[in-house]
This record gives sequence, C-alpha cells and structure tokens, in this order.
Amino acid sequence: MITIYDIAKKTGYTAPTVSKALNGTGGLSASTRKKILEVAKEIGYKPNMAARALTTKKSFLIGIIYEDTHMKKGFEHPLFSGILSKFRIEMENSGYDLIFLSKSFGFGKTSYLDHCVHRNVDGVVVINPAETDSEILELASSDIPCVSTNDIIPGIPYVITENFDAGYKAAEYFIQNGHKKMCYIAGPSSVYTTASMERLEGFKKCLSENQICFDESLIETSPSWFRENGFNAMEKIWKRHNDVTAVFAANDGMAIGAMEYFQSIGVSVPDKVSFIGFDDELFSSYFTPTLTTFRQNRARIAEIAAEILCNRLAGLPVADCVRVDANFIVRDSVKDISKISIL
Amino acid sequence: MITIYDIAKKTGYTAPTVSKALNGTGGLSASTRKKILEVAKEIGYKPNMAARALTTKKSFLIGIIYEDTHMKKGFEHPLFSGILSKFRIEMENSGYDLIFLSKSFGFGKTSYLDHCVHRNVDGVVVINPAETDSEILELASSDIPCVSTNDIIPGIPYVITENFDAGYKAAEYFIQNGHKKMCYIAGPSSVYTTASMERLEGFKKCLSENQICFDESLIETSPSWFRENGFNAMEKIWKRHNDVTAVFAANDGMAIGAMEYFQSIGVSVPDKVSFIGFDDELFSSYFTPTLTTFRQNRARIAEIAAEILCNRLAGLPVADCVRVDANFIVRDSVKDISKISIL
DNA sequence: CTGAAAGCGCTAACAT
DNA sequence: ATGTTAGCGCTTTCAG
Repeated sequence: MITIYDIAKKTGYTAPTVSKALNGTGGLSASTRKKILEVAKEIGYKPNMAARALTTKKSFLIGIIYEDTHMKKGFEHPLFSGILSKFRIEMENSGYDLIFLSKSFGFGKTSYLDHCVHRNVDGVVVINPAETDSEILELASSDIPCVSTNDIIPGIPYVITENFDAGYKAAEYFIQNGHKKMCYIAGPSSVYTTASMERLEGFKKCLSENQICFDESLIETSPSWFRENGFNAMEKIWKRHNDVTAVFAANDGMAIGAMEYFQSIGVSVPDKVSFIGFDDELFSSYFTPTLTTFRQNRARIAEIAAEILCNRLAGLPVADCVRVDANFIVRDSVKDISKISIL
Repeated sequence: MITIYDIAKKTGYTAPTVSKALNGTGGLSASTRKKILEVAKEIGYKPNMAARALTTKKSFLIGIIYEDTHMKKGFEHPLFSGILSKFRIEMENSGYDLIFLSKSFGFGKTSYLDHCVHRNVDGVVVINPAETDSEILELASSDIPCVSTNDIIPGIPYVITENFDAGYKAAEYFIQNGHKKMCYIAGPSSVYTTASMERLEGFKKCLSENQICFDESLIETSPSWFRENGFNAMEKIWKRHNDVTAVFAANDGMAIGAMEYFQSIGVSVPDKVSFIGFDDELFSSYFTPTLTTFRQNRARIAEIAAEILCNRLAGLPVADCVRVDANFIVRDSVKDISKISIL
C-alpha cells in the first residue's frame, strides 16, 4: 500500500505538506505542489478513505434506503430503479459512493441510524422505504442530512412527481375524448405515501370543473398495487356502474389487471372502456392495447435529490419540497368517443 | 460519538480489554466480558468501521460492478436486478455492506481497482459489466477476491445459468410439440458473455440428436438485445425460410419483437409460428400470446456467488465454476402441431 | 511556505 | 486475565 509517507520520502517533504498538496489546502508554493502531485501520480498513490474518514469525520458515503416490502419487484420497479441509477451517477460525480442501509446489518437487531453511525455515512437518500417505518423517523430527527424521492416524511426534504397535475391531466384527456362517466382505481396510501390520493384529487378537481358527477362509489381502493388487485377492483366498480367508459388506475399493473377483467367478461377494451395508467412499466407497451400512461421523470427527480443532498452536505439552504412533472404517454388504450356520442 | 474509551472509563477496564470483549477475542473472564457488553449496550456504543478498517485492513465492504452499457435497462433487468437483490441480502447477513464500483469515481480518470484500493474493498462481485472491459482484467489479476454472475472472465470464479441445457430443452419442447423446422435468434456474444452461443449449442445438439436439419441460414445474430432487433432478425430469417414453424430467441425482448414481425405481416402467432424466449421478463406474461420462456434462477445464483465470495474471503478453497439450471416456464406461445402434421 | 506534534478509534503484540 | 505500548494513514493545529 502506497501512503503519503512514500510520497514524502521520495520528494523530501513531510507528510503534512504532502497532505496539503494533495488536498489543495494550506499555502504551498506552486512548485512543491506540482512536484508532489507528479510523484503521487508516478508511484500510483490512492488515498485511503478509512484513514481520511477517521480524522475528518467525513466518509463520502451516502446511505440508500431501498427496501422492497410493498411492491415486491426488487430493483425492477421502473420508478425506483430509474431514480437509483441516475442518483448513483450524480453522487459519484460529486465524489460520493453509495451504500445500502439495512435495519439488520451485521449481526443482531440494529437500525438505519445505527448503520449510518457504523459507517460514518454523510447523508441518506430514501428511495423505496418499507411501508411504515419508525426507523426512518429516528433517522429524520438525527442530524444526518436526508432527502426522499417518493415519500413525504416529516423532517426530510422531498422530490416527488406532481401527482395532482397528472391526475387532472388524466381526467382532462378523458373528457377531451368524449368520456363522461369515469372511475378511479386507487392504490394503497399510507401516512407518508400519498401519491395515489394526490392523483385522485387532481382527477376530481378536473371533473368538478367540468360538471361531471363523481362520487365515492366510483372509487375502489386496492390493498396492494398488483395486477390482480386491478382485476378485483374493476369487478367491484363494474358491478356498481356498468356504464363507466373510462378508468384511471393509480399504476400500470392495476390498469392492466382491470383491462383483463373486461377481457374476461367479453367487454372490448378500448372500444367500450378506455384506460389510463401510471408509471410506464416496460410491459405497458407490450400489452394489447398498449397503455396510455404517465412516465415519472426519474432522471430529473434523481438529479434534484442529489443536488439537494449535496447542498445540505455543504451546509447550504435547500428547498424542503420540489415537485416534478410527469410525462403523459399517449398510446392506444383511450378511445375517442366524442363523435359517437354526438351521433 | 461513543467510543470504546467511554466503555473503558465506565467499566474501569482499558480500551484493549473492551475491544477484546466486544470482538470475542482474547481470553477474558466471563464476568468482565458480560459487564463490558452490558455497558456497551447501555450507552449505545456502535463500532466505527473506519477506525477498525484502518487497523485491521478489512472494511467489510464488497464492491459491485454493475454497469449498463449494453442492456440499457438500468436496474430493471430481471436477471441482474434479481441477483443484486438477493446477493445484497446474503452479504448483509454475513456482515458485509455493498458499494457500487465505478471507473470514474470522485474526480479524474480512475479504475475499478483504484476504487477498490480507495475504499479498502474486501471483495468484488461482477454482476453486469460493460461489454469489453480491460479494467476488469486488471481487477481479476489483483489479489482482491472476485466472483462473477454472468460473465466468464479469466481468473474469476463464476456462477452462471446452465445455458446449454436450456437450449437443449427448448429444442426438445418444440420437437415434442411436433415442430420440424426451427430457427434461432441470437444475441450478441463477446469474449466473456457467451450465454447466447451456449444456448444455441444446446439447441443444435438436440436437433441433431433428432435428425432435424439445421444450418447457419436458420440463425440470425442481432447486434443488440432489443425488441426491434428481434423484429429485424425475424424478417431476415423469414425471407430465407418462410416454412419455419418455431423460433427460439436468446431473450424475451427479441422474441416479442419477432412475434410483432409476424403480426405486422399478418401471420398468426402461435398458430403458424411458435416461440420460446429467455429471461422471463415482466412483460412476457402481458403480451398476447403470453410467452413461453426460461426463468434464470436469480436467487440461487446470488446465494452461490455470495457463498463463494465469503469462502474466498475466509481463505477457503472455492469452485471456479458453478452452473445453475434455469426454470422452463410454459405459457401460450408454443402450439402443438403434432396432430396436425399427422393428418 | 513548511515542519513538528498530536490525535481520530480501534486492535495487535507483547508484558505482566 | 488484564494492561502497556504502539501504530494503522491521514489531517489539523500550531511553530518556525
């Protein structure tokens, strides 16, 4: 292992001087600095982060909270995985490395905060936490800088899709296509995860602005986000209202499950019933009909989250809430029935 | 921050004694050990990994090589993401944390090996490397223990799907269903990634054992693994042989692209042409027809890879090659034409 | 502008 | 069975 002492010996300077040259701190003459840097490169010096972390109390490590208790998709979830990919790139560019945080790392019961202390983590990003997680509150109230990309957790700044506007847009698009009776398949909401409800609020807002009736019986809330939940929810709604012509689902998986319900009872999609989903899953463009949906701006969310975290790490002030617009992806699952109804 | 000195002071022992008690090393009396552990727990002591790593030269950090240059799916790839999920769990249970390795971390040009040195990484898992990567060879020839889960890299033990058998099985299944003229859509192979070729070898073996003709004109090798590559490859093969009744594709994306080619020219799938893919992508069960495919045993691969790495870390001997069977998933894309042809 | 001294938290080797 | 001493590689005062 090559240390700063090797450089010191070779250049004739001492370790502190080498350290200053390497870090650009302290007033060194340009020539010594240059010489030290050259030798460092020449003998292939690499700083030892453990030693550096020990003295500076800074590890350049960012903890990631990525559990998979509710979606059951591991890293295959399009939103979370997309955020993780881009967040990693952004933080690496700023000199940080990512490490997964766990509630039971090593041996015995621990907590996220324990893990952070253990590893001297500088900051934390909450991407995909477990449903209800008191451990995160403990983290949030610590002095470790955090940022969240999907959940609204007290004390943690967040960057989340503008769900209300997306919901509004969905209703607007249905209306533009002549639909008058619409329903909503909601996903589970929790204290911190309000996306499904936010989408519904926007959806309702647009309907009411257009004097379209909507009430609780046109909403079905699923206990999970899966395909079969969509199927079941659709069946319940259809039994209450078999004149619905448009369905907005809180995610693509449920949208497709709901379409399959209609296929199972011989009702044609999108001829009889139109659909809009959410998330732009890979499979949404493989299903028949291809699904009109919203694509959350994963890269942008990750960029902003990284920026917020870096700013907090630098002691700069940060916004405690940023919303990012989703992209509306038009495919084949919504039928224009305006001409038909005019006839 | 709470250190072993705080425990020492509170218990009346010295730091090394505390250290021994905490680590279970050295012969301490049961009573002192117990007392120290109690106090440690009471005042909420957490070991500082940076300090420990500095003295022991062991970081309990595992580097992950996960790039995304050829698949372009980030963490959404079903095989790689599944392996990563399970590998993470396994290593955390053994007290290790994962860290992503990068070729250009921090500032300036670096390498995987640099990154490993920088972070004192104890071992490395190669899950999804860039196509041709001399940096990995550098790593492989270092003394850092590595394991690979998809690529065959000189000097690195690997755990990979038994592709030959899967290819054999695909052919066998087609034959059982009465097919006599089959083709193969290959993915790109590289020096280290031979999966596509291995599947082909097994496929050919079975065909020849059954006296079924097969030659190069029934193979089309795509430059990438995408949907459109499957479409294009299928078109080429079909123009050479429009009597093919069964297609084996090296991955699901290409299989579906190929099915779309037939849909585009009005040839019915699977009535006229049957399909088998590879990987069991999420979308494969959403497409019409649902795709018969192979599901690689992600969890098992990850478990074995973790075990190999842990054994190497412990200085134990390890196998340098393990193959894991894929699961054959029967869905609707293969039609039984044996009765038809008998008539 | 550069060096000397000290210390971060922990453990290894040796003594007692 | 426990303590003493020393040092991992680096940075931070503080002198000169």
